[in-house]
Amino acid sequence: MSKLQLEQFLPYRLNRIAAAVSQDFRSVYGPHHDLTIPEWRVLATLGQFEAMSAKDIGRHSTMHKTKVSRAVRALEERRWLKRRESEEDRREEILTLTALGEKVYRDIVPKAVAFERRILDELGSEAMPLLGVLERLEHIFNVH
Amino acid sequence: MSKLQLEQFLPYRLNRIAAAVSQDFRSVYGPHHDLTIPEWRVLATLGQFEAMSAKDIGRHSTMHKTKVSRAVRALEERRWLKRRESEEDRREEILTLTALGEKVYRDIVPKAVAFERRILDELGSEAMPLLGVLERLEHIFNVH
DNA sequence: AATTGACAGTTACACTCGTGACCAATTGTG
DNA sequence: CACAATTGGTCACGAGTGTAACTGTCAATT
Repeated sequence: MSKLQLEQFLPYRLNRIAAAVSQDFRSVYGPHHDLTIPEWRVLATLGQFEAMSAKDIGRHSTMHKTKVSRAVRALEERRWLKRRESEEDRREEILTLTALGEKVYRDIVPKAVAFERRILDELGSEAMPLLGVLERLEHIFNVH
Repeated sequence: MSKLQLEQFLPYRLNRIAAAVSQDFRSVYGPHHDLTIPEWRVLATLGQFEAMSAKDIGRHSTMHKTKVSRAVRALEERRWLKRRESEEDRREEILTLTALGEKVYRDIVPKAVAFERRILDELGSEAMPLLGVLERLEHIFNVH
């Protein structure tokens, strides 16, 4: 009878690794600023692009619009971002980080970079192949 | 000001890819048998090991015990597995697939293998590096 | 100018998940 | 042998999520 070794199965391994990495990364920003992953993604996207609509944040960080909506509200309540009605389209709101939000962003980014750096260093010569294969996988599953 | 490109950030990319792969894999077993991921993992583990306790299923497939408990009940209600009280320890239950459950398992496994094969084929010469680097990552984050 | 359809964002609902409490059974310690 | 600590499994609860419905706005067609 043909069997399957779950622990060798690609989708399973990818999921488990991604979960472990995310969990570990949480220890980077968790202790200092209590953030969920959706909140972190919104913060990171706004830190990167300065001003953006919720719609565009969702597209760029691949999150459902309700997820974005909730994360935005949570960050707004913490005074980490503010909304401004768009001039040319009053349906959408332009979101930007507040001074406080930017402060948090500037605090987290170096830690995030260091976290990533540490992983790639531990991988050593396999770091490059990893980045290449991730790109290939993103292309195969058109995650872009 | 130092910024971070979220779309290039390792934890983010891993999560997105893992989600996309899982989503795609769902189309393998989804249409024929309506299964959640936890249910699939329980099914796969029991198919692989014949008889096992819920505890051991959780350890082998890295799932929280309540998640296992719920998946087991769902599969039991579908008559895909059955429970049997353990002789030597009456706290635990030995779980095994029913004939029906094994039939489903034998139906899904070849499709799962083909799914994985297709990905690795598309990766071509980068398939081997991927498998190597996954092992390294599992080791680094002691996912084992 | 009015109506229709599309669209940005929010909310209600059902469902899933992990935490912590719990029960019954087992193991360890005095 | 008794009693405390541990363990396998379930359940109640709160938090997070996607679907679908909804509000307000814009664009197209008439």
